[in-house]
Amino acid sequence: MKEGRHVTIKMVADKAGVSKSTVSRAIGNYPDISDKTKEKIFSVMKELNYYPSAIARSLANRISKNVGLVLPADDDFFLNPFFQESLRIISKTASSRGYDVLIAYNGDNETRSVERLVKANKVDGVIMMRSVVQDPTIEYLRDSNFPFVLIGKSIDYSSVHSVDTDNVDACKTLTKKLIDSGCKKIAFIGGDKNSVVTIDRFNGYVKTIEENGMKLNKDLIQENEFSSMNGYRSIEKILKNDSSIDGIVITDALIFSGVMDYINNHKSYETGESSIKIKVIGTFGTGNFQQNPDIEIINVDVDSKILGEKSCNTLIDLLEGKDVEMTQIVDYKISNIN
Amino acid sequence: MKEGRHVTIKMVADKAGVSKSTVSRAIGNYPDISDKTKEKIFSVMKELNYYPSAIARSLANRISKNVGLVLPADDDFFLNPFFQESLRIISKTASSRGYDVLIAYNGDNETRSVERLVKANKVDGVIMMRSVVQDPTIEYLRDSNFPFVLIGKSIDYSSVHSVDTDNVDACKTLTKKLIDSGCKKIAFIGGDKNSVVTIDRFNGYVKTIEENGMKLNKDLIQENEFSSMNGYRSIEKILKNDSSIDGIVITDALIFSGVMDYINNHKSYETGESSIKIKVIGTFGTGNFQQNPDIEIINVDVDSKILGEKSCNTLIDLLEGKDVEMTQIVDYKISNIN
DNA sequence: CTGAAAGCGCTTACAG
DNA sequence: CTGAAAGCGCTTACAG
Repeated sequence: MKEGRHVTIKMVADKAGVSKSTVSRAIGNYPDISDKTKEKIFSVMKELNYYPSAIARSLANRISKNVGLVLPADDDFFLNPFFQESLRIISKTASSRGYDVLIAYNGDNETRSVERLVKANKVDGVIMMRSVVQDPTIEYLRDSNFPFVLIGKSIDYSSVHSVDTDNVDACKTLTKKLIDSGCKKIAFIGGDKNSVVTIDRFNGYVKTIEENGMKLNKDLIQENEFSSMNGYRSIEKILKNDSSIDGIVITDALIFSGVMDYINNHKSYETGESSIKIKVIGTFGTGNFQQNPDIEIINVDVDSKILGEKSCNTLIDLLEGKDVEMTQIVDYKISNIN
Repeated sequence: MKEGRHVTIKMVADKAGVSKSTVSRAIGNYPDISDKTKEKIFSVMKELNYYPSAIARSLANRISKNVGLVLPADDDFFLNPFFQESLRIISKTASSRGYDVLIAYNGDNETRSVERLVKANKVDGVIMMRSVVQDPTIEYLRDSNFPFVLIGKSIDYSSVHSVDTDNVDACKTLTKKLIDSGCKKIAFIGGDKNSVVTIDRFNGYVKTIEENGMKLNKDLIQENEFSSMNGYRSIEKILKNDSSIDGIVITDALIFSGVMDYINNHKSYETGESSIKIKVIGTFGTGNFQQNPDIEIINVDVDSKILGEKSCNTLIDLLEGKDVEMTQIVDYKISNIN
């Protein structure tokens, strides 16, 4: 299938009249080589269209120049703009530093896919996107002392390299904004309640509600999964419990989109009237620019690009033996959308 | 960083009292091994927690057990649900057949990222998602005789393995449905006009319009990029040219979402009235379930899962020397959404 | 049914 | 500044 014959370092060496060692050193850009032979070698490499085999190199060096990207197994995750932006930037960053990205999944309570990659030496390190409480993959990686960095926070383990937004603080600030805007009854709709992100944001919400002398009401709180369907159903339930809410805090772009769908669909098209009294929605990411002139939208932008870029650079720094901080916090931005 | 010492085939052999060859054969599940030694070897492997090095294996076999997934470089692509679903299923399929997925990009007129993967022997074959006219990556892959399969159609080259929906036919059927629903003036909003998908769908639209004695009107046609912003702006432009259109054909979920945003935002919230007279929208994927009681939505479902799965299986079949068809067409489904 | 040996294509002490 | 040799961890004819 492939070209008849792969050109190897030996062929380059022969043609250039030097040894394999010398060619290897030329490629590796070692200092102690005469410019003359170096030039000769490079010209032969070009002529022969030579490319070192990454595989052979890996075996000799015991490094693969691959990083594994571990994705959550739930389908919804892939619909999240956060994932998309991160994947792209991680891939770019890795590539700029000479690494490639290999995909792996983090199934429910199963680490096999990651374990296979690690044990088979297919990756040098791993980036994990989103973790749950007592994440088995984290436990496995930590126990086998394998280099990895987590996008997000590890609740259970302290000695984990991580890049995260301060989600508790972000959600406190966000909730406070709703209160400052005059909201008296603020609902909360979150994703998977085992997800660390959801937990942090929920805590921020709770603290702010309590600190401001409002009472926490279970009927106004929904936590399910990271999907627009969840948003749609959650807001429906909440409104059934109490139609007088005037604000909502939402933890995720997909959920937000489901909530907006619900609201837009439940306005009378005849009269333009709506029984929905929501004045302000605070959310983490909107996904697209759905609007509604009656509702103020406050968005927390967690900067998935910086998170992705930092996680990747941190991992590679780690692999290259550089000093890295254990925990890095990336700023968030809050802004009004309409 | 890693565990003190990696366990190798040699250590297993020694402990089991056999040679490396025999261990290798046991792993490879060769027939000619006595059950006794096989058992012995497996128990030692378990005991030592041995895992063969994929790297060493690759070097010996000259295969990497990796497939490259080549993604378009434009950011918008990543927001497309089609991409997300495909990535997931491709990854699953590859994994079930013992392969891993490596990400690569197909930059504007540049094949470097793919070329590097191929030349460095990091992948055995490549899956390309979406191609443009005279795609340089396709040319490179074909010229170097490297195994690959294209999701989509190759306009320029016939001897390319591909898995595709019949987009011309699908868009003909779709457009005809709008006509049957009574539409008299049907606009068209498409993505990048160099993209083969867009071209095919546009052709389907054009043919149907002409076959039904309607006249093609440039003012009603917009082709730009695969983004919701494009949808928003395109519908705005078209309506400015002619506010009497009563149907639209849209080639992409993101574009659709932008169009719906526009329509929902340009209805008077006071009176519920709208100057927009669109009765039916035909689209390829909706992304989410945005609705509008005034508008009938007809969706073509291109089944990205089957496309992803087939492309991956075809590639691996190819790598394993099985017979595969050059072109495979996957059925689409048309259904009314509301 | 099993082992010794050569080979996959690199890198890297070691010696000069 | 350069080369010969050993090694990375496997596989696979070849011989028995």
